Amino acid sequence: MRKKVTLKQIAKELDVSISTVSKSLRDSPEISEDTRQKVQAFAKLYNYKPNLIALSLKNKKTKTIGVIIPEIVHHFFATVISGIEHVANEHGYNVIVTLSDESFDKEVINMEMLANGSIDGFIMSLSKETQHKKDFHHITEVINQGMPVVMFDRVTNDILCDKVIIDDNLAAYEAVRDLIDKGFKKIALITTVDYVSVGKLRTDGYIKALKTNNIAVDPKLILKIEDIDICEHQIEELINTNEIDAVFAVNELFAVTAIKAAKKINLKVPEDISVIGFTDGIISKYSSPSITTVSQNGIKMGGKAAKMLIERLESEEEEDEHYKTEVIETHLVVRESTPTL
Amino acid sequence: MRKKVTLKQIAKELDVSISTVSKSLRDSPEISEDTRQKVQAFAKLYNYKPNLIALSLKNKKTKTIGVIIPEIVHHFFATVISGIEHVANEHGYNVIVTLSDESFDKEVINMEMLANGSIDGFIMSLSKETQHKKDFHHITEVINQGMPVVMFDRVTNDILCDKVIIDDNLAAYEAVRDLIDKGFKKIALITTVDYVSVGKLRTDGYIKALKTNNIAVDPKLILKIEDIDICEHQIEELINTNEIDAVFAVNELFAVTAIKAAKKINLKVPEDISVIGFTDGIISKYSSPSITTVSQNGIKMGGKAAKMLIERLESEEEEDEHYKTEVIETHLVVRESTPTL
DNA sequence: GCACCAACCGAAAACGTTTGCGTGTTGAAA
DNA sequence: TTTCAACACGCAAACGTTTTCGGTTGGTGC
Repeated sequence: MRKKVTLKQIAKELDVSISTVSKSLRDSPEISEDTRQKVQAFAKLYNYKPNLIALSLKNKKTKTIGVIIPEIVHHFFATVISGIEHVANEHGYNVIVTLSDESFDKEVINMEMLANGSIDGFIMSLSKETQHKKDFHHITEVINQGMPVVMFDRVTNDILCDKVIIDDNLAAYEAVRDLIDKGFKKIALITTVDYVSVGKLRTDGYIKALKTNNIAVDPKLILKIEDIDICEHQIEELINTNEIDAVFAVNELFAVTAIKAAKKINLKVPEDISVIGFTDGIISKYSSPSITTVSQNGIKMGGKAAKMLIERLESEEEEDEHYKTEVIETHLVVRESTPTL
Repeated sequence: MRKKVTLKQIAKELDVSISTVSKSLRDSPEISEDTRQKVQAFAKLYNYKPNLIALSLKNKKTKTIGVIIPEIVHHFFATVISGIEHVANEHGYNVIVTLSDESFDKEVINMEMLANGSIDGFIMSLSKETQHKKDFHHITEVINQGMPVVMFDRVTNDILCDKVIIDDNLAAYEAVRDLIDKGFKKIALITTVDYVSVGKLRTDGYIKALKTNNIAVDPKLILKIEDIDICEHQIEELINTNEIDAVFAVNELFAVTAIKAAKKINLKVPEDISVIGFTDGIISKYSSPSITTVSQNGIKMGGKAAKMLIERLESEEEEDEHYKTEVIETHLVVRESTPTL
């Protein structure tokens, strides 16, 4: 077992000082051609690589980005991580991923853990519980310490920082308008409870689309789901007990569950009932019929967030205080769950 | 902006030495009750938390696990990460995730990056390219430096280390036997190219099941797919040009694509043709018909891998050299794509 | 009044780097 | 022969910890 070699060991072996070794490896003009080559050859032979922890301590930079997301077994968040990771890698950064499991406490713990020197900045999406409690002290704390934070998707206006979002309201509006344009009148909405920021925005977009097209908003057609694991029964009831033309669902799972419910009572999709979902994930693509959906490019979102964070990290401490909110464009991916006209 | 406070600052402020502060905070008996309380109160007031980088440097332990996987936008790998993360967190470890994108070079780069002090040990699954090249020098290198490695799912016998796998051969065998028991004779196989270790094992299991039941292995019924993104056409052709009772697919995507192909030529699933997949992911669950599949518990796998790694890390350098291979049990999740008898 | 022992605290080393500055040697110019 | 620049290298500090060892008090026992 050959342990990693350090400057000190090289110095001892070659009978020079540590600084000489360090300078040789960094091609300092202070060092003679002779010793430089000797040191470099030796270092290469022993496969010397500087210890990143020591560098982090010295430079007060870890070249590492901390990510906190609610869940990773979730296609959208996985794509975001993928986007973050790629951009981060291109710039020589590593990525530490932690999961809040939608829990406020875990979010706080992970944040405090990472804030103690392990990372240079955060990219995060709020947990449900945090959005519910509206308690963001852990985040402001970190920002006050001078550590940049970029929020994505589930964000809040209560915090000043860079953000990357999609226009949830507009995207929902356009999706519902598309249904209206196709002649549907009785359009149901399957959404989340209101404290989930993106759910609320999409709900608002749905309502706006109906109103601007002079369609009455029927509360019976709006289903707000608290726990995604037990949504099946509620969705079936919604579809069974109402005459519905079309369904707009704020995520993939609600959409595919709606389709299953419709099939169960022998309604054909899209002939008898149309469905539009949100988030272009695996389910929408491989469901049958495949699902028309609002695409929300997670890779782009993660990439953008990483880019913003790295730019801020490397802007020489300018402390802009001028925070930006980037909006990633969305578009409707038309598939089989809506009629082709 | 209140920067993080250090021992030195507290010491200066309270006019004591750094060591006194450190000892006070760690409740050393050397320190008088008086000063201890004073220091602790002050530290609490200024929310002192020790700098983890400094601790890492001193202790030569980072309390961080490095993970290298081929892809994260992939349900199985996401569940594994989830499993790793939870167990790691329970033991006070963080998780750095890097992606190889199925590329040998990226795998090597990420590995070398993390090996330079950032982590205490690795959990990894081989990239396709690495399995193809059979070049594992980067891994042996790391192991030789005394850093423990745990491999999962895509492993190799060429490396001695702890491993977590499922019995791919047996699982495939049992799945195919199940089809045979139901009376099917013309069972097609949709698998990967042979250098993907798990693909090969599952293929072998399929063949074994046929042979032990005296069914001839028909090469025309075996489709080996290189690139998952362009598998559709090949699968359609397989199903169109052969009389097939049933399909065994080595992953979800092949399974759902097979179902789509069957529907396209008006074959009903499971009435006309049955399908069994591998990996109990989102697609299998939400496809219609939902897909009977071999469940491969990623959470358990990741959790086990993390547990093994942490145990080795904390076994006081005993250097067992006694490597274990844990086999996670699988079972068939019966759904709609196979007949209920 | 002296020795000894707690009790309490500080100095310094160590982890592995980088870097400003000081110093010694060489050679050439005066 | 003296002087001085250029060159090559080493020292030491710094990043933030923990911990060993040593030192300074004060009190107690004789």
